[in-house]
Amino acid sequence: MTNPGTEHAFNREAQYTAKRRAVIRSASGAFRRRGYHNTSMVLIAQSLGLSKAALYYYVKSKEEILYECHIMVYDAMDAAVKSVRGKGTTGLDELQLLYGAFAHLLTRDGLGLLADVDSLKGAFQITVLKRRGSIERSVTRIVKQGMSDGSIKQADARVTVFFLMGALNWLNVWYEPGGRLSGEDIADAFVAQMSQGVAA
Amino acid sequence: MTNPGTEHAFNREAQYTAKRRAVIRSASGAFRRRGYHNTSMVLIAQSLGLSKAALYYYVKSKEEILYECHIMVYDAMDAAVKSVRGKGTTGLDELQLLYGAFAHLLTRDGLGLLADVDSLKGAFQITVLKRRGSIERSVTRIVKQGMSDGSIKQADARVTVFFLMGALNWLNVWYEPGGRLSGEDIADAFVAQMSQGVAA
DNA sequence: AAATAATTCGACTATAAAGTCAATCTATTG
DNA sequence: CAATAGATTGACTTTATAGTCGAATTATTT
Repeated sequence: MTNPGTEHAFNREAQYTAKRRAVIRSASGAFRRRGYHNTSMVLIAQSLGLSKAALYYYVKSKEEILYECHIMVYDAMDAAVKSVRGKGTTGLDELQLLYGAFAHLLTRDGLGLLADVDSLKGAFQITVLKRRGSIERSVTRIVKQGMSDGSIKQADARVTVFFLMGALNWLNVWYEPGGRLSGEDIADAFVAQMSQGVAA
Repeated sequence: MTNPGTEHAFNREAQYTAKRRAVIRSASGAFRRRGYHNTSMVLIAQSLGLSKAALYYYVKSKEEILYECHIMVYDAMDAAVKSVRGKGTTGLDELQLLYGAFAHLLTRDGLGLLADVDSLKGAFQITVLKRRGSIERSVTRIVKQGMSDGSIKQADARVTVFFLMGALNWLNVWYEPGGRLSGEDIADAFVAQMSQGVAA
């Protein structure tokens, strides 16, 4: 190694961030299944084979975990928005790509939108609401584009978007991984229904 | 009065139930805006001009309030189901009536579906989940009828219903009474979008 | 207006769960 | 194989809030 000591330092750091991510992901699943306030730090710790105190080596507070859970999903959604930008020939086309990507994130990829924004305080809440607003605006932009190019029927764009986002958010409540329907099935069905619902 | 004493006894009883309902309704709004766990009994009491202790004259526990909030909505939804039964000429027609009625309940009538089923324990939770399942089954029945009579396009009925119920549930998060859009506007938009989305 | 019943409250207890910390264990490095 | 840094813990404190209770207040009846 040209830079002695670096490789181990990196491993340490990498393991730390990996374990931190594991905490967030594990908590995210528990929050989705049982709700934020019905999930204790002790339970999160146990499900990772740790003590509660060890958890605080990786996170500053329970609220921070919730915050990171939200951010994790919104990062993935932002990436999806970016990846479909300009890919569709029409607004409807692009909306289909994005909506399908969202549905995949929330089923196949094991991510889950959490409703519990109210439990975040101050800057945490503001940031999360901003991120959600940003996603909604991206979708609205595509919907409006579709209305301009004639692929999507005229309607109140905001209501249309809320309608569609609502269907996605409800996934958390009823979708169970490994159930009768795969993430693909659901994504396909959602895209089909969304598509027909907004088409001109 | 042929039954002396009854009229006052009735007033007492009526006032008690009226006040109890006020507790439930007030709490329902607070739960929707701030979340169940972020709403303390003290706050519910204050918003009614009562002390916390007085609250316990009307309800047995905070959990009971949450339970009643759920039941209140499901009662109204059951009534809606009943009122449209057999009214539509086709499945799609009936679904439009029901979906519009649901949207009205959740906007104009100030009712709100709560997501926090996880905070209910034992029999409370079981009952609420049963009621929700019952509503979903009613909607599914209508959707399937529509698929039979050719008014609704073939698809997985359960996913279709979850999609539609999700949009309704999300209303709690973004709908604000007295905002830019009236309950009517939203109900109309929702029915239109739902309708086109599922039509054959 | 005395007696009774309904309603409300202040001041308390109980409890669950978040968060802290000094001590300990484990891995890494020179 | 010390010595140092990283990781984990048991036992503790703190805090928020649900829930209780006897006393006080208000309304109703005779």
